[in-house]
Amino acid sequence: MNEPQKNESCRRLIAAAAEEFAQHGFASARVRTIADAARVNLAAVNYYFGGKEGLYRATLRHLSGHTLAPRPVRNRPSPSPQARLHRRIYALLDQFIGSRGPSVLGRILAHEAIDPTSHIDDVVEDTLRPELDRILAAIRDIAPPELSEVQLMQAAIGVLGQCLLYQFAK
Amino acid sequence: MNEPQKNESCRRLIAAAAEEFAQHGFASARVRTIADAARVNLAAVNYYFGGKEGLYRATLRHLSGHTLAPRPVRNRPSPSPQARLHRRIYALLDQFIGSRGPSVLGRILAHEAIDPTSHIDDVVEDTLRPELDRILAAIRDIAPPELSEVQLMQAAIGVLGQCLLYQFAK
DNA sequence: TGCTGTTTCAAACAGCAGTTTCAAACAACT
DNA sequence: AGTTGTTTGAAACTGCTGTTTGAAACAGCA
Repeated sequence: MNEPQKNESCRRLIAAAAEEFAQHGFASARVRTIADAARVNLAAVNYYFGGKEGLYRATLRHLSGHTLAPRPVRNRPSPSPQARLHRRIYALLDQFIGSRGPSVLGRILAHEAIDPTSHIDDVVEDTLRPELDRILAAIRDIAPPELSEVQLMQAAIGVLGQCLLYQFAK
Repeated sequence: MNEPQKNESCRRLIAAAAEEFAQHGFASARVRTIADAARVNLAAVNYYFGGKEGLYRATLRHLSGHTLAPRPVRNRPSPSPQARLHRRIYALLDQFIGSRGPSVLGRILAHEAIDPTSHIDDVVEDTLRPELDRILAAIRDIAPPELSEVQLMQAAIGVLGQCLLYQFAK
């Protein structure tokens, strides 16, 4: 069970898994379908990710890392805190209701939302939590310093929640 | 394979099925769970409904029939066409975003919306089509007579579509 | 070349879920 | 009571799905 992301098979596996999970959700996704679409042997998903659930986690981690993470902006100096927060919110909205339809990550979250029997705790821990932390950091920079930690957190949750709401209004 | 709705077992089966299908959708719903919740033997679902799919259809038919169908209003004379249309729309909205959370039917439709691999055609045929016809009838009464059939249909679809949209904005 | 660790492959395995089966219980009617 | 048709019950069956396994192919290296 190697660390993922290194191998070519892992890459194709995660790519195929993202689409399958987005279409059917965790429970109804078929491992064989994913392996076939990735043109990779069935046993590879167990070899690299330890099972269906491991592949799910890795896919989620990959998606949230590569579609929401703030890209390092080249030769532009550190933007203002307001601009950073604005950029975060815009990235979130684009992610959920982007012009080319709801994103893969958004579709997976939709499944988790209406049938929470799956590993929803892990999902939010792996995908929403980092995003929440980034929003929190952005807010902390522009908020008046007398705000308490819980007040900051409430504000961050509010921002994230409103973005999520747009996902389902779509 | 008797006609449903007559027996007590059928009633309990449909009631339990509605909740299970609303929670997990067709694919992830377990027939054994439904039978247990209904305190009915497993074989009964096949005996009465011919299988899981038959139970699904019957449940949908029951739900759409008993939650959307226009109740006969006692001792109030036939209301104006506008009032009828208004009543229809109000019933739809209440059905989807009622004050006590989204209805069972609404939750099932949500599953069908994000994972249409199931029998979505049958679903719309059994549940949305009758509703569409009722809206169509209501519109026909208040529309100017020079409108064509397709124009009427477009108007009806527009009304139904907007109501459905609210379901997902929730 | 021979050795070693890694990756791929096809086949087998184990468990689950929908369905079938067949016998027993029951109800209604003669 | 006896017969007939209907309903219930427990167990077996079948196919699908995630997982395991052991061997083969491969790569890197001495």
